[in-house]
Amino acid sequence: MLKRAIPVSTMSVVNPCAACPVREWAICQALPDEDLDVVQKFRSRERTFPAGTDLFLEGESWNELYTVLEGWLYMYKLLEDGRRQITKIVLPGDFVGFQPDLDAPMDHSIQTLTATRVCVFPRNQVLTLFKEHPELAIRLSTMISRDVAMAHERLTSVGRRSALERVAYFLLELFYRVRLRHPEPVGSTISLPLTQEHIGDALGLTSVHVNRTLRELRKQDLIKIAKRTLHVLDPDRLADVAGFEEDAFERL
Amino acid sequence: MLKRAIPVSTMSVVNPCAACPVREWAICQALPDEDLDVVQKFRSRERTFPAGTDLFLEGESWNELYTVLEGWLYMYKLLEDGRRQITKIVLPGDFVGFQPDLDAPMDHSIQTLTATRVCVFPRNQVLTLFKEHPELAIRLSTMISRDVAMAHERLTSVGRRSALERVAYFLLELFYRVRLRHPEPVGSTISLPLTQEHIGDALGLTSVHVNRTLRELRKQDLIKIAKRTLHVLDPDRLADVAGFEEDAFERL
DNA sequence: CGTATCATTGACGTCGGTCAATTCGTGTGG
DNA sequence: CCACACGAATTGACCGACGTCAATGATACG
Repeated sequence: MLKRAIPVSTMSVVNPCAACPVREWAICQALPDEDLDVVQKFRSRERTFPAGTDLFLEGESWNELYTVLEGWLYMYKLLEDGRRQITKIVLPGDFVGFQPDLDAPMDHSIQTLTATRVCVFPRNQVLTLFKEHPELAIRLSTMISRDVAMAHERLTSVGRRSALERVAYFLLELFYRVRLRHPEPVGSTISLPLTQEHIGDALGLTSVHVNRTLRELRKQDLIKIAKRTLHVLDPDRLADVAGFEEDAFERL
Repeated sequence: MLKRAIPVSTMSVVNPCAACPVREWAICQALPDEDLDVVQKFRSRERTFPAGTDLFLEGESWNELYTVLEGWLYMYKLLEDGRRQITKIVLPGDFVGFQPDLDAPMDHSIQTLTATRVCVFPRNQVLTLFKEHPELAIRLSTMISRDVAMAHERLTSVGRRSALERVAYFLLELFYRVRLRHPEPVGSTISLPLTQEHIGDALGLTSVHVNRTLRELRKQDLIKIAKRTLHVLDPDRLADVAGFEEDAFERL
């Protein structure tokens, strides 16, 4: 994970789309090189945020959409009394801010876990863009339906799996999602900029119980965690604990 | 709910799209009357299923997509040991079978709760259709992103709400979803073709605990259930119990 | 170095699960 | 119309996975 010296909340570097670091996993994957100017003209600018910043909050009106270029974020919802549910871990290439009614207030919040750089799309013209470039609309459908699949998978974990299975599944899913974005295999280690409280809020557990569960996974020599880094010692056995179907990570 | 005399598993009534009973809530809402023939030519036929039938199972390859014309269904996932998570209650107008990789085996199963009639789309040409009619692709994105919103809402329930809140929220959500499909308000009663076990499997509870929870809601004079019918006696107080934000049902 | 955040651990409590018996309801066949 | 059957609903007694509360360590950062 690249460290950014002084994350400024607004910045206007114009990075040509041709050099986009996440093109392959983002919406723009749908465009052939020669059409790339379509998005290049459409996107308004880039923006950076320090770790721990909300891009937007549930209930706010917002007029931008983002493709994440760099950094980790999470999507979440709060109940009135402060209980929090993390609904998605957002990684580079992901498209955030889209929701059924683009004119309605946001139905969720998004916060950065690390310093983050995003590519900004103006919200009020995006449907026109999709209408003129159906490949993009189809690509969007595919990406959103991946969100559905992931949400349903998570729902299955939270609804029907034990804490041990849940945590194992969660770590493995992240492990594979991160690896998919790294052409050359990076060994069995990934950066994991989440606190145990984040993990708990994603899985419907308390941070205390997440801690005990991680201890158990550690005791079984399945993982090692140190300095915000996850080391998966035995992916296969971890998958067994998780009840992870081999091919499930295909669709991350 | 209309009762069908002898539900035959395959039937080929051709019902012109102009008379489609769910057009307003379905994909085809995106098409103006004059373009309706686009889908009319594309859809292959109709099909009916008796209650308790699986349209398809997770892991199977499948070559159809469906718009539900009539009936209730549920989308679900099974763990190896039989634990079940119901991920979505499917109502008329919903589009089912779409997933990130259309050529991959299904990543979920779907079963009917009542006798069901669906409109069949050939799977292998659907992307072409969307490409030629971007309005449809955009409409699809909107519908799928509504699925995301619902899944995230459910996830929040299962992860962070008590059994009482969960059940209250679930019933209220169904109540509003069903009402949205009935132009003239049908009073405070809707049909509810779910067993308590279904409800439990949707909410990460056991049927026994669902029963106790329903008893409590009944005791508080919030609902009444009889003969597969849900009567919401006090929507406002039920919403309080659920922690239901007024505007939440807007996006169902 | 001081302070804040996160991780870790123990003691104890509770919400929801498990097991099992009984009742209810609806549909069936005689 | 009644007896029966089968799935679903209901209830009670008991249990256990995970939550709560609170104290102690470990890290990181200015």
